[in-house]
Amino acid sequence: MRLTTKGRFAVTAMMDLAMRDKHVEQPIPLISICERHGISLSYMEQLFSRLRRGELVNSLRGPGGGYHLARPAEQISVADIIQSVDERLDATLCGGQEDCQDQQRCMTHELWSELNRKMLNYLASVTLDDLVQQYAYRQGGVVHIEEKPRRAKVRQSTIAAPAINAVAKTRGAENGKIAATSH
Amino acid sequence: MRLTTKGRFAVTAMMDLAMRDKHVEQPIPLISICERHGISLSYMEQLFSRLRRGELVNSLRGPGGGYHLARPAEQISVADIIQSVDERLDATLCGGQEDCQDQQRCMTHELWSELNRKMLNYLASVTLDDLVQQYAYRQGGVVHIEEKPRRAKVRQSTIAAPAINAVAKTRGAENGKIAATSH
DNA sequence: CTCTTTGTTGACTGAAAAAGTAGGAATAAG
DNA sequence: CTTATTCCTACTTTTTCAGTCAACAAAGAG
Repeated sequence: MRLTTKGRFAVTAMMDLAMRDKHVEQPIPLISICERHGISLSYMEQLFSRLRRGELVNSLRGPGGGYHLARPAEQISVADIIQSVDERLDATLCGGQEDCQDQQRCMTHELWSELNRKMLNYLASVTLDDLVQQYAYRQGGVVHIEEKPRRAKVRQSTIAAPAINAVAKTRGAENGKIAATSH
Repeated sequence: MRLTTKGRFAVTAMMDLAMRDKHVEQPIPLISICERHGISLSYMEQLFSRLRRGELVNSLRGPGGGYHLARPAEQISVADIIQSVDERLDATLCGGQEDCQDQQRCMTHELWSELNRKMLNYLASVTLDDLVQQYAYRQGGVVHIEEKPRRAKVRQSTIAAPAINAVAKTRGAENGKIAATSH
């Protein structure tokens, strides 16, 4: 099983998306997610590219574009996310299921595939919505995410000061080591 | 969680040891295990060095030396083995338990530590003896491992032809890519 | 139509970890 | 003394991960 930071970032980003998707009807642009979590845009783009191919999010290009969850957060499991992003979620260590006839080598095959099954089961049992609710609960029940005003059709009264920026805005370049991304 | 080939080799080797430990009172030399599984001796030595430090095996040097299980196979879990050999069995991805106050980063902390706990639970619930029995069952109930005669105090009638060799005997060198060790 | 914002893609790079190798020292049997 | 074995540590190679870059495509704003 490869459980890398990719998976973690992806889940975190999807939680972010889920929380904001509720309150806003516009798509959420990646850059806003990156800013909030200190992850590089380029990197996030890669992850979302896979999430889109995995049909977990929908995208919309152009100004005012961004990402939406492709289905309700209750119908997206953590396993879905990790599998999209981190291709092989597989603890068997012997290349999937097949060609393990050679007994000597695969004395432990059952063990690993069973472990894999259990891990997957667990991750499949946790939905994005569960995570969001759990998080909200720990935050004292209130999670309000401030939005920066964005130009769009629905332009309300221009209140709400920019939430978090102070971070580089240039495309890709030098957002450098803001805070040692791997803490 | 790092579930690497090290872990797999270690478990396999320990199974081997467990199966033979029953029938023979002499220690089992590493080289015989390596030959049977096509793993390099040097590499195996490293693994057993850790297993010994983890107090899962006892060793005896010199001619006639080798390894024994330090306790009965029913009292050695797979988790024990993997943790000895593959130091951090940890899926949290954020360096253990501490310093995760920063909410932004650890929205998913609970998730990973719970997953970790579940994996560990499972691996701790499987003993070496379970594996051996399961394996024996699949083999049709009979697992007889032939021993090469070894010089030692207890030298019985010199029967039993060499079991599996035909494999390079030279130290470390060119056991090369016998069968692509990672299949 | 042109500019800007956003997503899409694939190739590239540096660093770190894992896998595996090598050689020598200690130890004990015979 | 010789040999079979564990023990130790340093080294090399290979693979994977994380992250960057650059060029491109779509779509809205003006």
